[in-house]
Amino acid sequence: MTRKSGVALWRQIADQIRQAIGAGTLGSDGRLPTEMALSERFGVNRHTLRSAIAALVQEGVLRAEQGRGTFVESRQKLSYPISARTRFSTGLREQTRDRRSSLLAYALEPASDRVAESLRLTSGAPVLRLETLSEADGRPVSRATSWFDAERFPGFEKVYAETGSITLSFQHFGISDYFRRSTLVSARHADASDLADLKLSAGAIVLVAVATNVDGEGVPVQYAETRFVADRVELSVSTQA
Amino acid sequence: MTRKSGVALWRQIADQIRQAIGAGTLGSDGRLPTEMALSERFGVNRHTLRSAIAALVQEGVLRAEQGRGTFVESRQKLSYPISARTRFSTGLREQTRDRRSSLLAYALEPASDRVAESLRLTSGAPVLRLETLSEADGRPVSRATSWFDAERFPGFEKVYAETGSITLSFQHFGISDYFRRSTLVSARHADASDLADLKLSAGAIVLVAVATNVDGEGVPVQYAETRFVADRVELSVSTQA
DNA sequence: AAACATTTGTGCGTATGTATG
DNA sequence: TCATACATACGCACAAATGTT
Repeated sequence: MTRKSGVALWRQIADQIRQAIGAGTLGSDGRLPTEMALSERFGVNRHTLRSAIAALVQEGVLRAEQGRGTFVESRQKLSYPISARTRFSTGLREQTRDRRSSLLAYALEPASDRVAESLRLTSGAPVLRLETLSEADGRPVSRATSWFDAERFPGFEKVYAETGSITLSFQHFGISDYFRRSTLVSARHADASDLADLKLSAGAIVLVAVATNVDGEGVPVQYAETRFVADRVELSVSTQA
Repeated sequence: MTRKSGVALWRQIADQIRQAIGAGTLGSDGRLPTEMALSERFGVNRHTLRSAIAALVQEGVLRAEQGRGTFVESRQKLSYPISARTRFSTGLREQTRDRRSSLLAYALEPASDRVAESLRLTSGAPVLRLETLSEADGRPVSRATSWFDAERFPGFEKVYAETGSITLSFQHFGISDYFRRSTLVSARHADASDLADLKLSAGAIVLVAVATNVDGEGVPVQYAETRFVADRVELSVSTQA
């Protein structure tokens, strides 16, 4: 392996490994040879090989575990529907056996400008913040931060903790149906907090969906920012008229 | 700067730099001190500092330019609407002065299974592939690959090259209106090709939107995969009933 | 339980390449 | 041409996690 045409060695090696994995000539058993073995095979320093591996880990092609080895990531994505009737739990039900939501934390706090505007409250009004985690097949899928009008939904966190469902919780407060008004979708690297909660390795990507839900009268009832593990999830936007 | 609690030095430094930038105590002029200066300041080897910077470049917080220096990325995003009436050019017009689309390449080819299914053609049927690039204010924003039924739209590439607009091109073929049926949104690291076209640095994130557009009768007319620069774009999904 | 081998992760020193101004 | 600054690559050493003996 030599340097050529201004393309860094580690890049060339990353490309080769990616291709070899695709072709099944490497890691077909789900496991990559050790760094030592690979660096000898490519005739480069272990650091150089590690740069290549790091890039592939970044891409989500590989997963490295200290003390165990480097493994090929299998990825088939969960399709997450986004429509006026989006219900965070439905839709995914057919794609995975074990889906569960849990309440990580909650807090009563004064509404920030952003939250207040979205919920049509006055800035500083009491709002309930819920920090929730969703898992599918035992692995984290999404991490959401939601805000609710604390005066309109007193004890929402208790109802949610019992039901484990936003939809059911709303029903408890007499809201039989609600709609998603808008969703802003972006993508970024997971921050430290998300890395921990979603059990991701540094550099992982999250799909961020910021949404406002409204009741039948069009009054905002929930403002939420959900971070999805990009490697595991795709958002399906239905815009059928 | 010393090692503590199992958190790697370069991670601690990355966190400090990120925080300092946020607080305005570092790079407030848009420019970071040199690697040498920073490594001395943190009392670590330049390699260690470079690891921290590399991580922040990955995150899109910094941008390193060989021979010039390391700079703070300013990021305010363009909001890109996705609805049944999504028109790739409209909507963005108010957010940026100079918006332009260009045709990078086109080719006549047999439809792959995926393309054929989306366009409701038989596999292997002749389709036209367009590779286009969109720029705003002189910087690349998105890179799209579109497929069209070559028999229904002969010479589509010429019309597009002239008009620079998919909407106008469809009108030329008698399609006065068309709708977006579905959009699949995901996020991943930009591949080599996208890195080049979108002028990104390695590790950058792209928002991927895979969409099918249909004419008034519901017949698919365009199947497209668009890669947006995640640092510059957010997708706005309107699901108002 | 303890010692050991294996494997990935971190850190430093050094040298050279490449791009900018 | 030259200095500066980021990029790549190698060698060495040790840390940390894991699994086995």
